[in-house]
Amino acid sequence: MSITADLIRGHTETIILAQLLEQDSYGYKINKAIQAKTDHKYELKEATLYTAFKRLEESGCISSYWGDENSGARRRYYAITPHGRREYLIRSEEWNTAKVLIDRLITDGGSQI
Amino acid sequence: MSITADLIRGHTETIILAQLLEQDSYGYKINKAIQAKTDHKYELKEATLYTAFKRLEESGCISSYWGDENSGARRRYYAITPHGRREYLIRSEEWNTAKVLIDRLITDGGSQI
DNA sequence: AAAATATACCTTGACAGGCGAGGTAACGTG
DNA sequence: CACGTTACCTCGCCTGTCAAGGTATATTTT
Repeated sequence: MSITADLIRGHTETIILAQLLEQDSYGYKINKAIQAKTDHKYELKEATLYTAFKRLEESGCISSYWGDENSGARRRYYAITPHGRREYLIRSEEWNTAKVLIDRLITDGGSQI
Repeated sequence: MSITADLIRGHTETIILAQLLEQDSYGYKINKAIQAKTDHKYELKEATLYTAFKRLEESGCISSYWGDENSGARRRYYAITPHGRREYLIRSEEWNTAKVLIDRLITDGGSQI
């Protein structure tokens, strides 16, 4: 089962930031990493990915630079900024809060089927 | 900390269905129940609530009828249909799947701060 | 008696994020 | 040389959220 867009909505940027905590990376690779981590149950669509990069860079959460590949397609690498790290912490806490609340709202009903 | 709209997006209908599993209810009360269950960290905005009811009724997940109050404001009660119960099961499973995946994507990075 | 608050419903229009569809370009393989 | 893979990007639509506004009745406060 793959997960639908609206379930992931709002998490895209946090997921990207989490990826960049590990190391600088570029769009294509980040997307492959996400697919691998989720056993291909979820993938960021390219349009979603690149618009998210744009927002994150505009808000100062990430910075970018061109890689110096001497073969193959050019790559734009992204790095997380100190501001981005703070944002990541905030958003991952928000996720943990939301997760518990949504669980309570959805699953409590489920006990009564 | 209250949770933002985009984190809840896509869960609204599932949350409403979960509420209606317990018993028939009406908009105002459902909203109050949600606030109570989340210690007022989350509330459905009225516009969101009523558009969700509309979608759920159009898709056959719920049905509605007017209550026969002899005092106070009129109430439109909603009941979950068999189709709605099936939808609830599907969506709550989707939530459980998504929850694990999002956790993996967001929190794995967090271990490396 | 008037004003304020709570209960209870509903619609309109704007906004933002996701993404389908389309485009560009370099490289490797058959 | 065609095709698949890597790799980037943009435009415009769609959909769910919600601020703002509206209606109506009952209770509580001033």
